[in-house]
Amino acid sequence: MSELRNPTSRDLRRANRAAVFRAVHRLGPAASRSDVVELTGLSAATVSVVVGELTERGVLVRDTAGSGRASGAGRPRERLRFDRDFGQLVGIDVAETYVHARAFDLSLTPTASWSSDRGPDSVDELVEMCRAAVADLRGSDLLGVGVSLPGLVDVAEGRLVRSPDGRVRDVAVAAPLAAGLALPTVHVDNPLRASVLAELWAGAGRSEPDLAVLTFGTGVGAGLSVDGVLRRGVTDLAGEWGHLPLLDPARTCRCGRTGCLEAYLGAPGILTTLAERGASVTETQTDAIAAFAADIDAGDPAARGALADIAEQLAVGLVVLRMLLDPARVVAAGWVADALGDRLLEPALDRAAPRMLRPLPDGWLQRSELGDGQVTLGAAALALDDAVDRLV
Amino acid sequence: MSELRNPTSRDLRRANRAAVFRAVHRLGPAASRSDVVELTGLSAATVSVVVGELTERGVLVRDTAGSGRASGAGRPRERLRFDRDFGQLVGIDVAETYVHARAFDLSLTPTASWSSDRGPDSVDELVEMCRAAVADLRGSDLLGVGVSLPGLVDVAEGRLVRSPDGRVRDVAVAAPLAAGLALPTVHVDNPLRASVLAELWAGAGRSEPDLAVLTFGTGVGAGLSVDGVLRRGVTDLAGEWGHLPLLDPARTCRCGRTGCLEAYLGAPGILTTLAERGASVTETQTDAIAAFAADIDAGDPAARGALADIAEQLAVGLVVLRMLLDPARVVAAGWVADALGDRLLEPALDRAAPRMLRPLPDGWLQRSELGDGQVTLGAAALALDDAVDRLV
DNA sequence: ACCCTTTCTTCGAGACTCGTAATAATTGCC
DNA sequence: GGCAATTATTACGAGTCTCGAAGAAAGGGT
Repeated sequence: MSELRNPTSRDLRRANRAAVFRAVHRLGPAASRSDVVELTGLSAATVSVVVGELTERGVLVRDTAGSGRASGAGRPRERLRFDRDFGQLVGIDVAETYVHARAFDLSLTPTASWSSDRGPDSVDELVEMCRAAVADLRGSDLLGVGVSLPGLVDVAEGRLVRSPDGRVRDVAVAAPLAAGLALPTVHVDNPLRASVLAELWAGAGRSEPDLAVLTFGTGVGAGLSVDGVLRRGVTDLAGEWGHLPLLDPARTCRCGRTGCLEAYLGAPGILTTLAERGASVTETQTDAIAAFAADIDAGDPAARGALADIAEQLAVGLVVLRMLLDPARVVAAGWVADALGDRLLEPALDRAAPRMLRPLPDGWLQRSELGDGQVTLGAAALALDDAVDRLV
Repeated sequence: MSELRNPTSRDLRRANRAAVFRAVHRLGPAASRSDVVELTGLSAATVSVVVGELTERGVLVRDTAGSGRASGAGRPRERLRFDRDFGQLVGIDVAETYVHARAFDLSLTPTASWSSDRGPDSVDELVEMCRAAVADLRGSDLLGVGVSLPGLVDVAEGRLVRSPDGRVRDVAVAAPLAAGLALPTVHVDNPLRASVLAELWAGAGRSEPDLAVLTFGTGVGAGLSVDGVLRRGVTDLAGEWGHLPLLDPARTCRCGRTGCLEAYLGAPGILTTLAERGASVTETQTDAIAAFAADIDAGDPAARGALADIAEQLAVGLVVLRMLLDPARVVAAGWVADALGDRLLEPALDRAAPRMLRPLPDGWLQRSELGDGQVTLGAAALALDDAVDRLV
């Protein structure tokens, strides 16, 4: 019982081109036709033709140089890689306190960066900053621009439905951005979804296409991939894990509601818990979280107590996530997850595991390997998904 | 970023055959080729060929009789329907206190029924009952048998992982059933998943393939369909909505954990709440729930108070469901939902709606139209999904 | 040098969908 | 009752596509 589609044989070729594209992407710069044959299951003949088309168009280049992993004898494999100069994608990570932009080639390797240490206060300013970023980064052909905005984003309409604090509501962003950048479309979404795309193209999703990505930062949320496809839900609300009302309603979230996970697991929530436990809290959020990590390692009792609270809160969130969705893997991303790491994840998992109805698969919960540039990479991937369909 | 597949043009035909099959199913007995063309988007030529194949094989018959909805003039449309005698599917709904079995033709129209007013106490007895049911129902060719078992079912392994009360653990069922029925395979799953398939083939899923089906009975749970595909999760745990630990941990669930939705929304939980509110509770569960509905209508204060509690509890479950998954539609099924109906759903929705970050689409939460036979129909659909691939 | 192994390309066969033209089956009008 | 108009269905030719098998390419080993 799947979709009612209408595929002609030309669409079949399209699908196979896309499959080859993704295979080369996943195999990395050492990819050869033989590897692609193995990974896609297509015949050597078809792969040969499709690769020929892609090189023809300049998407791929054939590297006669060092053979891949030819098994000793025989004709060496020709290496395939994306042409660095075919064009570039720009991903822009807009936050409340900064804007980071990055240009990538088709292999999603970063080629240049741009940043501002403050966020935009209005849509006009947003457009202006994005224009400055793209102007600065622009090198070869611009294939597409993706922008990640914090908050709830209506992708189809290209609108920011509400900012994380609820102060900005329902403003159009995709259209002004497209106009400002003189592009036919600009892809807009939020960091949760960008992070999933980043994992799918360049992280854990390369080996496991069914996953949830939890982002821990000032805000908290989840991005969901089902069989390699990003799911946004029918009203772009899927993954608002951070605002599930699972915890003690005594604490109010910045979204205005009570008991949200984010009110406890977001950086401000963590600092509140620390203060309640009597730990000292330094001024900036990032320093305070780093100090928290150090205090845990040093065995500070207040920090350890707070950690226990927070691990318990995260455990509840993990139980709900697993028992409703049961993803194959969960990836923890975001700067708070990077800073606290297994100090937080391990105890949370230990608490969560016995409360689920079945044992957890090994390696179910992992930290993201992508680090800082995850959201810019994912934002670029927003545009890539589209570019693959369009140009390849 | 979707799947890496390997479709040859023969697979394309397979896909189109399946699309035509589903289209005829969805259009019902008044289907004509033109309707199929419209629904699938395939060309008239292709539909003609595929329908020709299906009639050739005896799956479809062409009814020259009463034209469909020819718009006045012109050659009348030839009606297409499934051949009632092509073969039958048997769906078996095994519960703790009864076993219902039903035979269906390819259009999922019931052709015969069988039932027992007690449930099996062992796997041997289960096999024996299923054998008796199938022997009784067997008419034309048997295309497949699907069995719904309460509890947590590992579909790939064909095992019952645990019964709802946790007393039975990890027993093989699919293999003994297949052996007992002398069939190559028997499809096993739980009522939550069966209910989703029932909605997809014969209920709300015909117009909206992205939905969650909430089943309210002695147990409580959800079944999830994403774009028309039943999702079970990687360890068959997806949809265990009834055991989300969202509510007051003071009450213990029969699964042994505390605060589960099921402990409040399952029939025994509802009766507990009624008793706590000082309402009188009659002996059998079904009578008590019916009496509850009557008391609500009569304006009984204890019943109204209990209803408010229960609506609040359901509201929490609805908020979590929407904000994590955001399905296009939610269908309420099961005998408790049938008995209480909008008395419960409306106030729950009223409480839930303002707590979600975005307004709800119209008609988001609806009662199932399928009634009693939903699980047997869904169990048969478990086998149908497979039969379409295999035989058509 | 020559053979062997492995990789890649070419070519013919078979399958499929589609658009268009032809055929079939009615209704409405004269 | 007969004929034109209308709609549904089928037949046919063109264009694609994938695949297997056979052939060409590119080194390594002896």
